[in-house]
Formats: sequence, C-alpha cells, structure tokens
Amino acid sequence: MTLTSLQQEFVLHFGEMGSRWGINRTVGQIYALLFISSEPLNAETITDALAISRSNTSMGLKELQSWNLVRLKHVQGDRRDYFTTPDDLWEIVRTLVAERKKREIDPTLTKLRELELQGPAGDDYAEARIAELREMIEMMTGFYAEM
Amino acid sequence: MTLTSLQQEFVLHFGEMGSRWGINRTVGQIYALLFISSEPLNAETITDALAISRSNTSMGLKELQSWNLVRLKHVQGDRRDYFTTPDDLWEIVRTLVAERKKREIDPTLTKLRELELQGPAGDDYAEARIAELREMIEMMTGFYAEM
DNA sequence: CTTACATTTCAGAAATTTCTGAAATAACTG
DNA sequence: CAGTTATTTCAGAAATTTCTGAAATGTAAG
Repeated sequence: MTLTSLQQEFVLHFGEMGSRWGINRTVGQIYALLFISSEPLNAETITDALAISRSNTSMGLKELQSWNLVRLKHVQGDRRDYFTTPDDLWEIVRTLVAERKKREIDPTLTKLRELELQGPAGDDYAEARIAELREMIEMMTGFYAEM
Repeated sequence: MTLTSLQQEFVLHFGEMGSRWGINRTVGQIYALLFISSEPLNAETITDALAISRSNTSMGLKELQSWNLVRLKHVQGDRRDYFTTPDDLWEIVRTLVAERKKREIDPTLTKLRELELQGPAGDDYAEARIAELREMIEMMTGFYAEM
C-alpha cells in the first residue's frame, strides 16, 4: 500500500506527537494509519505502509489493543487479523480518557491513600498537602465518574 | 536536607510516574519535593535531597519554569534563587491543563487545519475523518476555554 | 501428520533521552 | 577591580527505550 501525501503527513504528525502523548512513534503512526483508513488493515499492510519491521508492527498493535484503541476484524476466507479504529469518535475519546486515568491518575491516588494510612509522620505540612492533593484527585475523578 | 520517609516515598513515586506524565524522573522528583516542602528551597538543597547533580537540578528547574509550575522567591540577604509551588492546588491544576493543551493538543489542531487547507486530495474517507477529528478537538477546546 | 502461513517473543542493535562534570557565564561583594 | 558565589551550558557518558531479525509458537488446510 502506498500512502497519499495527505495520509503520509497525517501519519507522520501522529508519530511525532506520540512521545508527548506517552506512546512511541510507531504506535502513533499505526493508530493514525488505521484512523484514516476506510477499511481494516492487516499487519502486513501496515508494516509496509510505514516501512517498519513486522515485529514492530506486532508490538505496536499489541500496545494499541492493551489501550483498547483498536478493534480486531476478520475477513471471510482470510485468516489474517485485520484492525480498525471505532467509527465513533466519542468512543475513542472516552477510551482514551479512561485509559489515561487508569495509567496516570489511579496509581497515584492509591499511593496517596497508602501514605495517609501509614499515619502521622511528624511532618504536618507534607501530610496536609498530601491529603489536599488526594481530595482534589478524588473530586475530579468523582466528577469524571458521573459522566 | 534529609527527607522524612513520607517525603521520600512521595518524591520517589512522582519520579516513577514522571515518564507517564511526559516529564522525566528528576523533574517529577523536584516538583514533588517542592510540593510537600513548606518553605521554598534553593537548588543546592534540592540537589542534595535528591542526590542528583547540580546541573541536573538546574535543567529540571528550568523545565518546571517553562511549564509555569514553580514560582521563584528570594530570601532577604541571600542571593540564591528559591523555588516553591503555588499554595493553591486549583492553580496548579489549571496550569497543568493549560500547558498540556498547549503541548499535546494545539500543534495537532494546527496541523489538521493545515491539511484541510491543502484542499481535496482524492481520499474522501481520510478527509472526512480529519475534519471530524478537527471538529471534535475544537469543540472540546472551546468547552475548555469557557472555564 | 505435514506443510504453509500468521503472529509473537526476545536478545541484542540502534536510537533517543537523561544525567554528569567541567567549563563558561553571570551577578554580587568588598 | 579582583575575588567569590550562583547558575547555566554543553559534550560526552550512562541509562533507557525502541526497533529489528531470527527463532519460536500458534493455527488452519490439505
């Protein structure tokens, strides 16, 4: 598969932004490619459109699956796996937010609660600050949960 | 300065989370340390509390300043720079959101608009998908701007 | 069962990021 | 001004992350 220059630019941009979004270049590119492709793509096609190794594609797809960001499809009479992104953009955004919360917020909330349970450590300021931070995060995740 | 075990754990956690938040370990640790310190700290104190090099501290503080996440203070009769985080947690959150938007969203919005301006490229699906994505981002950033 | 194809795993190579120590620069002090 | 202290810069070292090719594993078809 050869990419149009529009696809090319879009894919490269997502690759570059990847590092700011906490994913690597390849994962960003694979996602971008799936996002603007009207049909599901198989690993071979992706490998070759992005000029990366087959194993890299495999790892990238696994990562995207762990983020719940891609859907697996099958084509009649073809035993290869085909991948797409959901048609519904809202669904993508919801997934992204949920996964980021899980990876970026939840572990910290757990840690803060742990620290508070360890009881007074004789550092009133730090303790107060930690409690305040925990409350803020709980408030925000509570607000999020309502939606 | 020696850290209490509470401070120690808090700081180490932020260091570990740093990579998921798009900052490096040292920057995460410096921020955490400033956050739970009741008094502003100078670079020397930070260097020594975190057991890192003086130059690393300097670079970390510069990075935090570029994020607008720390405030510079001065102590009478001492010409060293002292750093703190804002007392107001809401202010910290607002800054974080604004900076993340600036780094993670705005460049993509600009790129999408650029791609649309380049005119029809003969790939209807990709064009539609890009327009849809741009609209979604505009909608969300518009909603954010209202707050 | 054997062959053919699809996918994953993984050790090491390549690339990138982070960190350090030394030197440069800047700013104050007497 | 000369000396002292504070901070930044930056080249290369160290650490980490990403990527590849080869081998292993899985799976369907004949």
